[in-house]
This record gives sequence, C-alpha cells and structure tokens, in this order.
Amino acid sequence: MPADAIVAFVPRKTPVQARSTVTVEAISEAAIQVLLSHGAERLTTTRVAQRAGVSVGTLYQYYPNKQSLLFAVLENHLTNVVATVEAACESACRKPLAEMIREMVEAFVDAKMDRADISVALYQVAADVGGPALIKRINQRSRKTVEAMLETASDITSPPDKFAIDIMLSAMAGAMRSLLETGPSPATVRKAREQLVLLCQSYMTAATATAKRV
Amino acid sequence: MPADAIVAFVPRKTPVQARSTVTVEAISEAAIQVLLSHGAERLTTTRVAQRAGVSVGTLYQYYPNKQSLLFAVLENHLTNVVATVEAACESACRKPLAEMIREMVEAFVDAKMDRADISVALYQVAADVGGPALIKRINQRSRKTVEAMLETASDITSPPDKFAIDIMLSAMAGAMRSLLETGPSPATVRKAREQLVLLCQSYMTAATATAKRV
DNA sequence: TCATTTGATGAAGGATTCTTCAGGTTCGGA
DNA sequence: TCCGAACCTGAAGAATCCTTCATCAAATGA
Repeated sequence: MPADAIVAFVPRKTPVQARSTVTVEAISEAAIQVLLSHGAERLTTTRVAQRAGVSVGTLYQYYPNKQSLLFAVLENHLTNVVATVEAACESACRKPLAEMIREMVEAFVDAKMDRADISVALYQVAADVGGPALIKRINQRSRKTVEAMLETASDITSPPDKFAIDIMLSAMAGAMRSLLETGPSPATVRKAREQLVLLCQSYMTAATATAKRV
Repeated sequence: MPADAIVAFVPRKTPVQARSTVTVEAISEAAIQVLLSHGAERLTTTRVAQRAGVSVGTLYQYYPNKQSLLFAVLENHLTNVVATVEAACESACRKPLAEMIREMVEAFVDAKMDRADISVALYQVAADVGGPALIKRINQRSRKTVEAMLETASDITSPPDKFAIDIMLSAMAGAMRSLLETGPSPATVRKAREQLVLLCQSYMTAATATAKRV
C-alpha cells in the first residue's frame, strides 16, 4: 500500500438476501471480538472472517478494505450512543438544569454500558484514519444537542457557552473511558454514574454562575 | 511472532559513550515524529531509524523490539507529567482547597502542553500492549499524590474519597486529550485551562460537601 | 423448471514488516 | 600508537498480512 493511498470507507455492496445480512452482522461482531482478544495490532481480516465463520473473500465483498470495516463498526457504535443521548435530551427539555444534566449523563453512561465490550474494543480504533474526523463530527452533534436542551432550562436565564459544554462532554467521556477500561463491577458503575452526574451538575452550575456574573 | 509471545520491554543495552546517547534520543524523537506523520499503523522500525538518521540495526541494539521502543517513549512521557504534577501538589500543601486544585490542574495542563506533539502522538500507542498496565500505575500514583495533598487542605475537614478523585483525574485527562487532538490555539488553551480549573474545583467542593453531609 | 442474480470460497500473488548478524567504523584509555 | 570495547551498518531471512479472482453454491422469480 502506497504511503498516501486514498482508502474507500463506503461499503462495497449492501446485503439484499437474508443470509448476507446475517453474514455482515457476524463480521461486525467478530471484529469486536478479535479486537478484544487480540488487540488492534493483530487484528487480521482473515482472523475476523474466521471468527465470523466465513471466508476472507466474503468479508471483502462487503468492505473494500480492513479500515472500512473498523470504521463502520466505530461509526455504528458512536451513532448509537449519540442517538440515545439525543433522545434523553429531548425528553429532558424545559426541566430544571440539575435534572437535565442527570438525565443526559445517565443516558450516556447506560448507553456505554449497554455494550461495554464494544466501547472498550473501539478505543483502540478511534485514533486510526477516519476516527478523529468521525469523532469530531459526533462531538459537534452532541454539543449542539446539549446546547439546545440547556436553552430550555426552567431555572436559568443564559446557558453556559459552547466551550464549557465541550469541556463537560469531553470530561464525561474521558472519565467513562477510564472507568470502562478497568472492567468495573456493576456497583462501581452505579457509583461512577452518580459521581459523573455530580461532576457535570456542579460544573454547569458554576459555569452558569460565572457567565451571569460577567 | 506467535500469538501469545511474551515480549521484553526492558532496553537491551544502555548507552555509555556520548554518541550513543545522542542516537538513543534521536530514535525516541523520531518515533514521535513518525507517529505524528504516519500514524501508529504505519510506524515501522525502519522508518523510525531512517528518520533518526541511523540504520535499523542500531535501533535494535537499544530496543529488543518495536513495542519496547513505543513503551519506553510512552513511559517517559507519562512519568514526566506525573512528576510535574507531584511537584505542584507538594508546593500546594496546606493551602485552601480551591487553590490546591488550581495549582494541580494548571501544572497538568502546562506539562501536557509543554510537548503537545508527544501527547497527541502517544494517544495512539496507549491502547497497545503494556499501555493499559502502565496507565493504571500512573493513575494510582497520581491519585495518591492528590489525595495526600487534599488531606492537608486548610479549609476542609475530610477530603473527598478516592473514587471521586479518580473521577476528577480521569475527567481532567479526558478533556485535555480531546482538546489536544483539536490542535488548539494558545488562546483556546488558556480558556480551557481556566475551565478545567473550574470543573475540578466545583466538583471537589461538591464531593466534599456530600461527604460531610453523610 | 431453469436462467439469472446474489452469496461464498480459499489458494495465491504481491507487498510490507520485524529482526538478525556478520562485518566494518569510531572511541577511549594504556 | 594500539587494542579492545562500544557502536553502527544494511542486506536478507522468515513471517505476516492485505487483497483479488476464478470458481462453486444458493436463492429468486418468471
């Protein structure tokens, strides 16, 4: 592969029959499992195919190359998480600030924990080609969602600025990542969830107060 | 390489003459540059050696394998950062809580920004073999340092518990990571630094209050 | 039923990478 | 000056890995 090759990320073919749908899903799932058991460094298209119970050729029928497979899995996961957070944000509209934050944070934690293995596996992939750009997009989308929610808060006049929201979201994601990588017990997760709510609430309150004061 | 090979991480030979010291440093620096320009996926021992202006053989005289090189660079960086934070924590002993947090957070941000390129480059490596264990060690060390500092705070009776400190530190690191990956302007960094101080201060205050109340 | 489309196979080509080692060069002290 | 130790070189072996494609199997629907 040349140093500056432009790689395609779009799927090569979309399943039309039922069996191929099963195959494609098996491949995604296998990619995650291989990522967990062997690490990104030793993730091989052959190994993924083998784990999925198909041959390499089949894999290449749906993904033009290795990266596109990993990208697809990452995108799918991140999209799921933001979608969940967005739903929570909508249902929390017009409530008091503290409650908003609580619902948002809890939705985030729960979404991540729902398939904790996927989250952990994909941290290894996020830094790869395509990852940063994708994450940037997802971050912006989350930011806007939270911003829109905060503007409807019943107990504050002006919401914190964009920057503060970015900080909060990245802090929340970072703490969650660190937590997930320890393979936490359910009790630990519950505690962390509570603490994350507190973290975000107290920061948002402080940031709002500061904003008003200026 | 067999699937479950045990790889050595200890350096193979330590420099004794001046020229080899230069060489070893050139290799570390080259590793970072290659990481930034080509990404972890396409980091090659040959490429690193070439960038360092030496031959591959030379590289293997000091590092038994590719991973040990990356591990060494990562360890060196993380150790530098914690050492800086530790120093700040010591000098902040017996001050009020808010001031402690400020000094600690600012030291952390400054240490990271001092060689922002290294930080960004190494995020790609952290997930690799050896990385997680190393990070765990570093995290514990930081936690203990901050905990010891907080116990001397002049304006609170009982410091937040370990768990809260872990959350704060990982949140801070996560936010910093997200920031660094955007290639921020100096102005942005200043703003973020201020916001991170606020984030940690407000959370620690809230966590302390909660702890007392119980 | 049967032609056409869709799906699956896996050996093999082509390329890359890690690591070694035999042989040469430079340094430092005696 | 001279010798041994430290240092450097880079071609080449051995091991993977990515990706393709000719070929076979299954499903669809007319």
